[in-house]
Amino acid sequence: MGKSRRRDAALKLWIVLSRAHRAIEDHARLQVARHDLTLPEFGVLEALLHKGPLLLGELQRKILVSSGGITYVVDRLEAKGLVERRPCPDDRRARFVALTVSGIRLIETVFPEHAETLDLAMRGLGESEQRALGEKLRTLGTYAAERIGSEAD
Amino acid sequence: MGKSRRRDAALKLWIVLSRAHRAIEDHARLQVARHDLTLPEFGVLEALLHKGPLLLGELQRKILVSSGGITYVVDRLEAKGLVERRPCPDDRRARFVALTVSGIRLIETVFPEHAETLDLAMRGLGESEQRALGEKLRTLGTYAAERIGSEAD
DNA sequence: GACTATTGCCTTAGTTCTAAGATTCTTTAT
DNA sequence: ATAAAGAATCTTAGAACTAAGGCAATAGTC
Repeated sequence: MGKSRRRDAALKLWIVLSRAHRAIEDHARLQVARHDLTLPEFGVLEALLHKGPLLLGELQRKILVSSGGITYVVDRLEAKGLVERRPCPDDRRARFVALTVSGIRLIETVFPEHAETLDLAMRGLGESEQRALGEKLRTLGTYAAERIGSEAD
Repeated sequence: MGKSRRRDAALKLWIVLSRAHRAIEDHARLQVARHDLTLPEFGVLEALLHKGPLLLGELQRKILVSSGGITYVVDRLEAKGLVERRPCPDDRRARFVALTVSGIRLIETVFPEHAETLDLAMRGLGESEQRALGEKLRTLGTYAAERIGSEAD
């Protein structure tokens, strides 16, 4: 029957997806570690560089980290003097996070290096293959994300 | 120049790869959590089911967990009575991990459900598309894995 | 036979996640 | 208007995982 064959395909795809993700993540992690940053820390700085000050919740959704995790990461970046929290005038629950001067200086040197590292790590495929792969992955990810929770199975 | 365009492609691919991975992982995590398992715990049980007793180091490499992590996970599974450690006759440092009877019973019900969950989560692409995607990801991942550490940049 | 390097597992410190809680804002009903 | 319920935002506490280092056993070299 075709049912088990399809499941095998899904299972295998899950494995190679995990391994590819892990391998590339390792490159990224090593690179940012050279600047004494973890990946979530880098993600926060990068998001702030490109989007300006953000609320903690916005940051959280952007860098795919848990709500408790974002508090911890921002605490640490604040202790290093790279970002600062600011009150939100409209909502006293919420708080903005913004880069400090030294935070800007750091991320502006780390980010281009990061892009270069990823580029080098992904040279196993050519540019057009990468675009095509990206399309398929977007389809896959969007479908899966929409389906979350609706696993009546 | 084409350099920054290529970096953009790599950066975008990294983003969609991460999001797709995360979305599917969420499905998998929810499913095994219904049986009070974490993903690494499930990974250990599944590896033992299909390969028989394994050394801790073999398990570690198979499920992509840290060396401290495998000790922790096996401790917990042992406490739940799902696996047991056995001495290795040839090497007194090493130890086998094997499923217990109740471990076998559990994983034999959880695994097929797991395959089904992944299949459903990945229906955004057809079976042949999945195979093609898998090929590309394998190329990407293998290349990146081989390049690890050689980031003289 | 010692000396060094390697391998296998464990331990500890630190990072991240999940779940629950505290505070503020919003909505709805009275 | 007021109050009460519900939702959103952030933090805290405890479990899960990683990375780095440590000890013990094995293997290789002289």
